[in-house]
Amino acid sequence: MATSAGAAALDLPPRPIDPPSVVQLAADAIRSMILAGELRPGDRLVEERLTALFGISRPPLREALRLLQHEGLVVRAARRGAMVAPLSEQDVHEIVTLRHAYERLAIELGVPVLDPSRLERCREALQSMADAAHRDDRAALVEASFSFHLAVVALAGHRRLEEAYRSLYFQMRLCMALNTSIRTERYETLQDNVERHRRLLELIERADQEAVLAELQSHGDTTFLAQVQGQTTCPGKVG
Amino acid sequence: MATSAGAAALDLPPRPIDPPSVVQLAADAIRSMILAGELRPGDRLVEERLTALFGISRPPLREALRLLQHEGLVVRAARRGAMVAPLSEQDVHEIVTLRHAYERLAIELGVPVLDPSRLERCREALQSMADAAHRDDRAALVEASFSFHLAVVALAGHRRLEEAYRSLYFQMRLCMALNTSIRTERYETLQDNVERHRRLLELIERADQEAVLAELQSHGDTTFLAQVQGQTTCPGKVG
DNA sequence: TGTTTGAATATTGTCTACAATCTACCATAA
DNA sequence: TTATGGTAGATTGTAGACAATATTCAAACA
Repeated sequence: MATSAGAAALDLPPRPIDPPSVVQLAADAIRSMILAGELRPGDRLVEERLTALFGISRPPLREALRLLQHEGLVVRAARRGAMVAPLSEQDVHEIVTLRHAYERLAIELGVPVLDPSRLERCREALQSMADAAHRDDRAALVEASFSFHLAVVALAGHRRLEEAYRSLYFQMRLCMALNTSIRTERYETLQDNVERHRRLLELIERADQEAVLAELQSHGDTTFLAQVQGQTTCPGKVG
Repeated sequence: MATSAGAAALDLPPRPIDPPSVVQLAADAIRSMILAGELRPGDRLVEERLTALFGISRPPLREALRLLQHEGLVVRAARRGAMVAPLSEQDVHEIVTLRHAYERLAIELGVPVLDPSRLERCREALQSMADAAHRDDRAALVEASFSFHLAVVALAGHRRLEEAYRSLYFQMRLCMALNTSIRTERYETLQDNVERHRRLLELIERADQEAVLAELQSHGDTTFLAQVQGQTTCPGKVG
């Protein structure tokens, strides 16, 4: 491994090697299973079974479960084990309202944009979205939309906000993962979805904070709330 | 332990016994040490030393450190250990802006108050504050003020918001724990502090959301921001 | 038939021990 | 003097084992 002195001698930027821990890998694997619908809200997450599945020991698996608990994807009860977090209407309400508060704060602090590299990151994410829509690849569009929203929140340069938003977004994706029935109804084309996000980015580029906030107000919530029909699932909005 | 059937036979409400885990106790102990100033930002938290100090094994101690990491009081780097979270101006800025966003959301969702028991909880906390001020007990006032603010946020009946606010509040208390120098300057008397909170509660009771938001806007932030002077510490505002 | 008790099984919580990695220090070579 | 290599000690990461607790089921009792 090159030391920083070595990197300076080579005139290269540091490129730290950062092998993921078993804890991180296990958490990532479980999160993927949850978001892919392999594990559903209420499903038990039995430590012994997961350790057998992943071929790891229990202490790091327990740490992974705590990570996921912190992200809101898993609930644990002392001495009774863990399960995938259930989703009630109240949960959906909380997720949506909190998401809105985070986005609002991000725009209040981040628009006008102080650092052009942050804006560039939004543009790259939008381009990824456009590419995915062009390929008619919905899954890639979901991923790129996630990146776009993270990049918008990152405009504020507020690490705590970004971390909180990221955890919350996983919970939103869990809502979306449950909507296989509604998923088949297309509320908008992939292209329209991209254009909606492009409009948001244009307002950000214009540094029109009020307009951005207004656009975010209608970006999902109003249409979302109209779709809350006593279901415990979250209707599909890609972004 | 009485089962729920047993409780029904005795006509008593359930009274679950819930022994704290070693993980919880260790996290509580470390948090207390941090908030009491025994551990300062940047101090290393060496697992082997903490296990010796507490007389517990390392895996649950590691789980405790992860809990504290999620609360923002501790930072960990893979394979390099943990330390008490450093506090820069940026950290202070993040804590304050995020706190404001949480409080704002709580008031937007929680005022007018839908559940009178939530309001009663605010009143009890304010009474505890008044009692503490009467006894000239600043430490108790800090605790009661914490309870008051949690109770205000709890008006919204939004569990995610409460949990997020609680973690953030520990970080604010870490800021305050550093202000021993400024602590000796009394920006207001304890009585004035209580009155300030009483005024906030009165506005809440009047269900005047706009007024509450305006009062919160001036509750700490404006005076706080005037005190940011290139210090990496957070000036003292009890509440 | 409904309730209680006891035993077996499943699972969680924590401990001990080993492996891997990092840091500090010293000796040697350029 | 600076850079490199090697070693020892400190610390973190994880595996495996034991203890404690919860759940389930069957038998006994009212």
